[in-house]
Amino acid sequence: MFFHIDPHDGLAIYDQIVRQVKFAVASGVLKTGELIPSVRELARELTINPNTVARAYRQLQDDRVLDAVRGTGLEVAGGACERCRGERLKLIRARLRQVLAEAQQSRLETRELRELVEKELSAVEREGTRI
Amino acid sequence: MFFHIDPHDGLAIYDQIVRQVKFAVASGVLKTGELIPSVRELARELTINPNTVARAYRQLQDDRVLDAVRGTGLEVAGGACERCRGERLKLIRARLRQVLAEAQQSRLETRELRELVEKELSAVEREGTRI
Amino acid sequence: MFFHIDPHDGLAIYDQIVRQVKFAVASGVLKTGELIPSVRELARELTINPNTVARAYRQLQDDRVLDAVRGTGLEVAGGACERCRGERLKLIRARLRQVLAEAQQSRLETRELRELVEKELSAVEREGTRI
Amino acid sequence: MFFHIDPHDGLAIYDQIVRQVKFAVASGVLKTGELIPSVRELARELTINPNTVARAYRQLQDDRVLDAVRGTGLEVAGGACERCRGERLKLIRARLRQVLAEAQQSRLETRELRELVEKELSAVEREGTRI
DNA sequence: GTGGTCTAGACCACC
DNA sequence: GTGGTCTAGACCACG
Repeated sequence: MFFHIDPHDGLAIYDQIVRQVKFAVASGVLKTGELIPSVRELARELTINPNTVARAYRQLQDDRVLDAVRGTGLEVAGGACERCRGERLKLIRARLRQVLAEAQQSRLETRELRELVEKELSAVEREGTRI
Repeated sequence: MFFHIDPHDGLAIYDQIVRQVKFAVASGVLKTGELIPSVRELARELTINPNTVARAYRQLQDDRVLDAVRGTGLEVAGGACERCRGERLKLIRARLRQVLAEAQQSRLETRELRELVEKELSAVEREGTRI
Repeated sequence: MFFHIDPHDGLAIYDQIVRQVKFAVASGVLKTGELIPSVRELARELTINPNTVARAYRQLQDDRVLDAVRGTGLEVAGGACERCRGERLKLIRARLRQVLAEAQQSRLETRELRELVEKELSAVEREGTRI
Repeated sequence: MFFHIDPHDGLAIYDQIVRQVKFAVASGVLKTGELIPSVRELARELTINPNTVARAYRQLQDDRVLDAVRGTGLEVAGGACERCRGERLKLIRARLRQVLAEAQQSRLETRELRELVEKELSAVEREGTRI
């Protein structure tokens, strides 16, 4: 599957799952009506506890990204793509803002900051869709 | 003082203090031998628990950024400026990398990502050292 | 058929079927000796899983509301009407009591509660046996 | 405290807690800024698992009824009273509607239904704030 | 002491 | 098989 968990990310595991599912839906990798991996399957795959996956999935249902189909599984909800696309920028922007604010506050000169960002951006571009 | 705590940053409060002290030392705002605010004073100022400040100060001593002066308080350690200056970029780069990686992984197009970064960078520049 | 399933009722689907069959028997819509829809037929009609229907029918046999007729299907058992009629009020009263108790406990004023009940009762009357 | 859990209510335990907290806030029994019982305390009192209480409290935070105060506990959020007061009627009405609809559908005559409701309402009134 | 997160494993209803 | 709920108990950060 397309998920990747980093226990040292700082973000809670369930939150990483939530974000990645939203991103997958936003980008069209997961489409409305499509079944997502079952709680147990994803837990096995990521070698984390099923409860952690379940918690992420529960929140995704609260956020109207997933719909439960009794006895069958969870599918991407109608209109989820639009909702997630809007949220994607918001989620990323929020984290980006934090980092830039901290950099600014560290009295890193704007010029240095720009250079740093540019370097990392290029690195990321070169690596492509790493995961 | 020049510290600013955001309880919703995601970063632990004590970690925010640690980073900000290091940044202040790196940028020369705090100089070797200079006394930093007492635990109680900073706690009062930031309206957080003294234990939290104490914990941050403890780690800063472990990191050889601060030195205890018996009966007086904590002062910036010798050579701390150089150590912090080296660490500053590392700390910021690490967080920046996470965010950009997530953005990349979310299949945000490189062009969109660049635009977003540019917009936020400009915003930060305009606002200056507001925080 | 006269059944109506609401997956979001809170009540288990099989339980909704059990109750509705009992109600139908109590009201004389289903009479002793009459054949009820087959598991597959009802499952198709309600677009639910045959296992769920089978489970409901199994319980109805346990409750002596239905009788299996080898090679034919399930028919309404003798004396089922009387048994169901007695149970009908009990089933409804139990649920009603729960709701009113919760309303009372929520410190909704008795006057408000009465108004609410009256409004909903009137609404139900107007709509008739719509469902 | 003012909570009462019935394991046979049909509603999940965590949901009973959520509803009762909302009701308490709506009725002014819990006021903005007031600390609610800690997770462990309420769990002990109701002899249920702390995780169950935590889950209820988490949802109440999602619903902006509670606010976390780091290291201190959970307090009633600002504006929660208004939000809960609006929701209270909605929650009760939803359950009431289900029951009345079922009663109606059971072909209970409207007259009988009215009598039943009236009897139960009076009973509830007599008992007063039972819990 | 507080809540937040995670693991482990159970039972249930439904498909 | 599926998700939903609950229990039990661990560790962490914060006050």
